[in-house]
Amino acid sequence: MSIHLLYPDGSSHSFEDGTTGLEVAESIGSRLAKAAVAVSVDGAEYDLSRALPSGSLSVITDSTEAGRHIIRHSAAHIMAQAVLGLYPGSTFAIGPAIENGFYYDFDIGRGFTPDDIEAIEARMAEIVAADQPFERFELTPDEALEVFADHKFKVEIVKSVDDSEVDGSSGVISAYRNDAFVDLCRGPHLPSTGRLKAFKLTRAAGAYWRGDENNPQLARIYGTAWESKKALEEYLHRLEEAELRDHRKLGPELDLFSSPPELGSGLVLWHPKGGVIRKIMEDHSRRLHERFGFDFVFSPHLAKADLWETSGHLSFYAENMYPGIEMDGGQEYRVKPMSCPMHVLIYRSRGRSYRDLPIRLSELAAVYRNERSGVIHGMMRARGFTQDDSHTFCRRDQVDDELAMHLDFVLTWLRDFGFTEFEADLSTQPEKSVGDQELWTIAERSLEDALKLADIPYRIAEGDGAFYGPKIDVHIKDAIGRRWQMSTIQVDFALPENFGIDYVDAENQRQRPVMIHSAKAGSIERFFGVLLEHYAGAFPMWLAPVQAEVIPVADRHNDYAEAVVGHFKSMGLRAEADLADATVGEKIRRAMTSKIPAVVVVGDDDVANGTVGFRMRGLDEERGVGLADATDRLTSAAVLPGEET
RNA sequence: GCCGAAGUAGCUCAGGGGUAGAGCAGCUCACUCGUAAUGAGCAGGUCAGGGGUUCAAAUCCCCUCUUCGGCUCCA
Repeated sequence: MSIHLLYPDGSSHSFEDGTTGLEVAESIGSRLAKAAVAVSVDGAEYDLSRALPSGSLSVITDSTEAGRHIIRHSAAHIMAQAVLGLYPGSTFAIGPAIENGFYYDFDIGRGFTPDDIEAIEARMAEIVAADQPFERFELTPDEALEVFADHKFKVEIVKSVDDSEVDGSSGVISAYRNDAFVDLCRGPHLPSTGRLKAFKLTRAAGAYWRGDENNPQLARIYGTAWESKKALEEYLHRLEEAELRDHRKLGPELDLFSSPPELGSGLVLWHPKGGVIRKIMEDHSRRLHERFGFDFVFSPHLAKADLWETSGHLSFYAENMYPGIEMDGGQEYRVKPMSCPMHVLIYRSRGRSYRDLPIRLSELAAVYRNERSGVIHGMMRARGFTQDDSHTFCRRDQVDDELAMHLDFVLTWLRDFGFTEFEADLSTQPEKSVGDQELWTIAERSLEDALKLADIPYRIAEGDGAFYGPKIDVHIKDAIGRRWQMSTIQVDFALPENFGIDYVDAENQRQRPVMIHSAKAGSIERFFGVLLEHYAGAFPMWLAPVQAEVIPVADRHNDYAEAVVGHFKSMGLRAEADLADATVGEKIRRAMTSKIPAVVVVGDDDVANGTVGFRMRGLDEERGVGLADATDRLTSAAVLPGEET
């Protein structure tokens, strides 16, 4: 008996039956065997110590995402082993590898303190030093129930595995043992605990069993693990970098916005410099909306509760809405969390003909949502924010073109702000939904066609759509590789129905229009927060609140500096002079740390010759640049996206 | 909301039952300077708020508020 393995290079190799992954890796090369943490055959992962079946082989090494996943999973086991050993009577729930790390949920009858974390880390180091082998074995569900009889969460897990069979191994549950510690696990694992080279526990937190608030709360410990000390340090360094970009830190530092406690949680104040950027963003939004054929509307912050009843918001969204306000002797009003019902009322304000469609209504609307106190996060998750909300009403035969146009619009918007990498989710019909089947089919196909046309990567989130229609969510990748959900395009079959809106077709028949919700930025506040982090505060010229700082070398150059500023301003640039009593070095430093893109220094030579010292972000300093030349360079660097000639 | 951590000057932080500290920022004065911090002086605080213990609380205890991290990622 022998097995046949197909290598990634296309070559085929035979081994004796019972050959393990490690032996195969060693036969290929000792460096590979050293870096290997597991192997996969036909996509199924195997421990290095397991006998392999025939199939197409790849060796999983420690510095790949798959390899790190295994390292982290093993780290989670070692942490659980440490915790169970340190706290008698404690029990454990689940402990998966996650992006950049791992966690494990425990019940030790209390939360973990920083001292606990330190003790656990120390115990883990001992377990790693002992280099205990991870040993895989299989159990029947009944055996597993017996082994884990004292651990109620594991019992629940065993029972759920029994019900809904995973990975086809019918009725068999795998587990791993190292020393006296045993845990359920699909695997694979590192060959032994000694292979865990670099780990760090990062924080303790509470988490509900199965993520449900109604379940008991467990104590979770997060950690991170890497293939080497160096990789761990690089990761910790990246975390620090991300912290430096935090918009909640940069915003107040650069005097863009603040969120003082006196104002209220989840609410923000835009300062003048942030206000400039916001105005530019909104101007750009309006410019693009006009170009893509939208009309602007405005609606109030409040409406009768009845309106939200009709729209369905009070049945489906009431939790996120502020409580009612009583007016006019008992009449209840609600603050708006969205603008759609109001835009529907505008549509319904007169009879509509098929010739009128599509009608595209757009608004930059202040909306208020009652986010739970724990989820508020600076500008990214606020209770009061500005939604760039639009609603398109169209005929069924227009859905295709409209969706393609909306996606084109969204991508244009995102590209204009400097984002280049996109990923989309197409969320399709859930089990419970409204609207007729034909419409769902048309809309889902149209959305997918639009994605193909736009040529951006997407995945289909089967059944993840809203009950009222399918949608596309567009995610961007920022400068340090983080994914953010930004824009959304949603088809809505429910609202036109709820409000009974219609139009008259060519045969004089009343027809129901299809409605498309879309948000390009989503929330202006959130979009701004993402931009701020993406650029780490160093906005490109067209967005920078101050585009050029003019610095006089000495007091006698102040008048000339102001004249230069006046000239820049007359050419539409945002410039200011720094006339403070400080040295040139100090003023330049101030301009740099304020992330002003252009620094213009003027001294005796410049006054005499009508020139400036000129330096733009990322470029070398130049002396004696003519004022007209400097102005040209600035204005061409500051040109708005889409306005380049 | 729940679990954990934190709250001292505008910012970053030290102090830890006995008169409230530093650096930066600010103000004043001197310096007038050519590409990332000139020097000196001054001012700045109900130590988040409230209650308690104590001769004495920023410090110890309790409550509240706010901020931060986490609460989908299925053995």
